[in-house]
Amino acid sequence: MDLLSMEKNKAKSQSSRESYRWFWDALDSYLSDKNLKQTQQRRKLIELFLKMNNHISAEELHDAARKAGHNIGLATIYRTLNLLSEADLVEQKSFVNGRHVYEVNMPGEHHDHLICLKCGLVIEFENEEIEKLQERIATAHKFELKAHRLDLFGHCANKEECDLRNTN
Amino acid sequence: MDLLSMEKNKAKSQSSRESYRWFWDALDSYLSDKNLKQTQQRRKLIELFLKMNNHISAEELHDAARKAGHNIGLATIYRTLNLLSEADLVEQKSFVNGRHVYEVNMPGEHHDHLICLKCGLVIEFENEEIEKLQERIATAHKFELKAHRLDLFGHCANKEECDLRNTN
DNA sequence: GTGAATGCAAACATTTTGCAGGGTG
DNA sequence: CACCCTGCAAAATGTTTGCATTCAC
Repeated sequence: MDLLSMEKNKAKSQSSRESYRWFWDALDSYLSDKNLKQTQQRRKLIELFLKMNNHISAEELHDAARKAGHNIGLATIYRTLNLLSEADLVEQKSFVNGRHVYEVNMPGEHHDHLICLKCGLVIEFENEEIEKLQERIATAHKFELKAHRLDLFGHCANKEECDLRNTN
Repeated sequence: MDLLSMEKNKAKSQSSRESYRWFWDALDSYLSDKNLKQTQQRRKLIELFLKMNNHISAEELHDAARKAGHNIGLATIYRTLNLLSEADLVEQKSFVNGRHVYEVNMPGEHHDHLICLKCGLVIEFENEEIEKLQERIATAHKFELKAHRLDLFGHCANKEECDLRNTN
């Protein structure tokens, strides 16, 4: 009954460079489909975005770009993220506030979240049983299920790190 | 295996006047605890809010107040909704866009949603099995679970009504 | 070269805040 | 009568849009 081991470990696969091949490929075909262009800024932004942890806001990506020495307008950040969103390559979420955060949309994978209310720590998890139940509930209501969002809010265990993050 | 009948029917209990006694009581004690005051505007707004269906935005409540003949500033709407939010009497959510919607926070009850992507129809449901699984997942990650949000997105069955609502 | 992409600034939408006046306990 | 609450307007926040210029194909 070890739930933890039932969840796939995505962190590893996401950190290697090659694992995002599918992302760049999908982007390429989306761009040529729509007669859109590859640009320096887009490539740089997406590289940065993929290197950062998930749940990035436009502002964070903007800062990251500036720190990497690129002078890219905030408008371009939004336009790029919206593009990726329309291409179904990232997902736009709003956890709290009016702030949108974006995350890579791995096809066929789901992104449920455990979120610490004190420090904002986000842990991803996946649970097949819950997925199945969701399908059953949708069917019972004659809904054709397209997507879902499951966020669990609580307090994480690690007091020190939690307090640390909280001071930001 | 009839999931529908496993869910409590809240619509009925919410529509009767008396059923919100607990809400007003909780509000009273919150206000006196914090040395806050009862005012005409607050009472009116809350009465309206409780009479309306759930998932109300500040703007919608503002309109409702205007239509009821009250001249209440939008700032007061926000301040009231935030007050109720801090008192844990309503829950602030953001389904889409940057728009917050609010719903009554029935103590001990959960508000999961089935949302039609085409027409915006919202159906509430409750499922004990999912609740239990959530608790287990949180525990496995050493989280103390405080709240959750589960939204299922899909397409509803009723084509005509769906198209109708969609034109708004 | 044509049309899309960029940066900037202005526009926009939603929510918060400052302030003077009015109401509640 | 102290202090909270209100309405209004201004500010703050997050996101989008218009426009002239630059860049990709």
